[in-house]
Amino acid sequence: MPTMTAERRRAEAKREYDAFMADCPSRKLLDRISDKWVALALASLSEGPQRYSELSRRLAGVSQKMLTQTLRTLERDGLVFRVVTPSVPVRVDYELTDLGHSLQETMLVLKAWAEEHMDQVEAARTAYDAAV
Amino acid sequence: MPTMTAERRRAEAKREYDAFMADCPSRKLLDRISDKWVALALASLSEGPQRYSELSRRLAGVSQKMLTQTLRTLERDGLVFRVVTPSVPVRVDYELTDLGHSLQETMLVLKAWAEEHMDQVEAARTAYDAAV
DNA sequence: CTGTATCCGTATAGATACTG
DNA sequence: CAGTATCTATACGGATACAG
Repeated sequence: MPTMTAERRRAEAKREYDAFMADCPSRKLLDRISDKWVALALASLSEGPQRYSELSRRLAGVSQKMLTQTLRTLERDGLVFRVVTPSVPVRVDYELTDLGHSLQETMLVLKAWAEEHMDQVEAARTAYDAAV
Repeated sequence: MPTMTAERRRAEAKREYDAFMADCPSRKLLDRISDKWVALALASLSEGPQRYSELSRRLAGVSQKMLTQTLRTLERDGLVFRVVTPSVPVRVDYELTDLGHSLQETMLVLKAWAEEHMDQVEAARTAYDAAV
């Protein structure tokens, strides 16, 4: 079914997958994408293809291990392309796939939400802590 | 500025907060909300107020510890109300605040994304693993 | 430049037992 | 019913060293 509409796919998914269920594969997938580095990596790559070193700078404070691990998982899950240019030194670019692009928008919203509501959350915390 | 528009608030946030920065408070907030249980709790509560036991059943597989911890954090961050009815036995209902409601929509999208793209992700994994 | 490999402390999550 | 308290395992993340 190559021309299945998004609506129809949602209907299919509704019957097959449910992240509320403990053993549903989508539960694990939700767990994977619910990750700070995944959100930031996709948000960064939404601006276009980027080199490993660019991502490393952009995602301030990320360790090599976590960046590589995150990118590998995203690549394996089909969210990013990994383009290796065999120069010396080697150059590696990362780019969103169509699948990655479909998630990137939500990640941008998530990141923006955190930035936009930071003040409200801090106010709520202050109020909560004062009440205790 | 009680009537600040969403657009203006975004502009303010853009100047003040940036989750790409390691030390920005919004980075920690992004980390907090990038959580499986947070996503599922908000998704469940989007359908209306729910009791602790209802949430416990809905979020299949969640431990008491994680559910309570998640709900406490959400309450402290101003995303949910906790309504205690001092009956015997006690009854506790959880309900989204306006702030929680503003995030719940994104969480529903995130959960739906996982369910809708599960097949594509699995196909990508199979292809990736076959190539290695 | 873009990784891999290893060590290690901590935080997290689950299981279990107990309580108002 | 809705928690709290405690224990434990392990997975996660960071630091460091090294390599193609």
